[in-house]
Amino acid sequence: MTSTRRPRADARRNYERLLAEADAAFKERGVDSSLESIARRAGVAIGTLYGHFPSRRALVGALLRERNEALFELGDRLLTGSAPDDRPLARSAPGTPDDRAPAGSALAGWVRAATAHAATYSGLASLLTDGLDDEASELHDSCLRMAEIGERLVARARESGAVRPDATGADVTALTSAAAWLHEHVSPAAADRLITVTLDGLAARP
Amino acid sequence: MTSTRRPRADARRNYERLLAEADAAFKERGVDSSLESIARRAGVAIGTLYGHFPSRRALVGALLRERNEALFELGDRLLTGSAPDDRPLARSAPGTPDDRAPAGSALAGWVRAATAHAATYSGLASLLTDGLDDEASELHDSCLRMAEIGERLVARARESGAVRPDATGADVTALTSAAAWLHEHVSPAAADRLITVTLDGLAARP
DNA sequence: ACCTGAACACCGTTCAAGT
DNA sequence: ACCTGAACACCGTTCAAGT
Repeated sequence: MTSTRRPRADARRNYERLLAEADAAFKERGVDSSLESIARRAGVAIGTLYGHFPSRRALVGALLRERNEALFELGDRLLTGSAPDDRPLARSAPGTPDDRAPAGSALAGWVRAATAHAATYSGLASLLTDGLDDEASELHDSCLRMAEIGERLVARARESGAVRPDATGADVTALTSAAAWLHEHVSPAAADRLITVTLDGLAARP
Repeated sequence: MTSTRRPRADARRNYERLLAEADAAFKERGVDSSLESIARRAGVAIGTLYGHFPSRRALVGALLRERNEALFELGDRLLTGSAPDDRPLARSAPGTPDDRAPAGSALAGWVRAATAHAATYSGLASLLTDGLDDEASELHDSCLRMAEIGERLVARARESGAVRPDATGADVTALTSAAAWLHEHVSPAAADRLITVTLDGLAARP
């Protein structure tokens, strides 16, 4: 039975200000920005930040909550069928009646969306990758969920013959995080290119 | 005319001890290990460390010098011809007289060697990636050299038809650093798998 | 010519004291 | 119920003073 009394007004305001300043700082200087400077910019003492967010990951997790919802909804949509067919994974031979295309482009769409998500802040790719293995991480649940969606999408693509038979969920997770890292440390274009080429390598051979 | 007087004996000893302790620390805790703890373990004051190595990158650069030589020699060997043909990039159709294979497996060998090099210490991939763009970095020259070798090897592979016509040096650099990052943050197996799949995506279609 | 370590500026994290 | 900020431990980097 969690107590659900509404928080004190000043507490709520501090919470919001901290989130806003953290978002700005993370966007500018990455997810390793100094927590002290965030508290300073939010106009609260450092202890107040720790009162609301017991760890850096908790702060990141709170900031990603809404984005996560949107991402998972996209994942569900891709899984339940109606895939937008931009950027198809396997270019189907012209004239071939092909039901591999939808599963392929659903997977491709997911990889691009998940990569964009993991590249929201610089440094986030590492945090999410670690969060997948670390049950104590506040990001663990969302990482698991992402991995699960990826796994189901490759499974579908595999069964429909869109990707090679040995393609695995780990391939999708690895590609996603590697591309997010490239997005941060090299360029968005480099990330996009890796995705294109690697998905091509994952595609089933005729 | 750089003065080449032999250094004082204690200076030389401190230099060597710092290198040894830095190597150990970087191996254990990555390239962001505290410099103060390295100096402490080497039994010298922090100023002595800075006297020998004006920056963290200088320290890393000194540690990588020998490894770099070996890597560049391999690059030259791969460029001048005699490629070992383990792990061929493009599995040539059996019975096909094929001169694409050597250029392809030379490229593959390079990507694997360069990745192993960039994964020597955890955190090194970022340092090297930044070093390529930053002329002030002590790692800049070696990064340039690596990029150059990669570029020449894809060019050869491209011309011999082993890889697709739009394959570029940037593809090789990106794959190398992304794989090195995976090696650190996920697993060596994940890095290897990305390399295999991506090289497959880069291979020319029949 | 080289080494020392204090000095300065900064940070993560906790917690007793306040309101 | 929440906030404050001092306290502690740690770090990067510089530089005057020593030998």
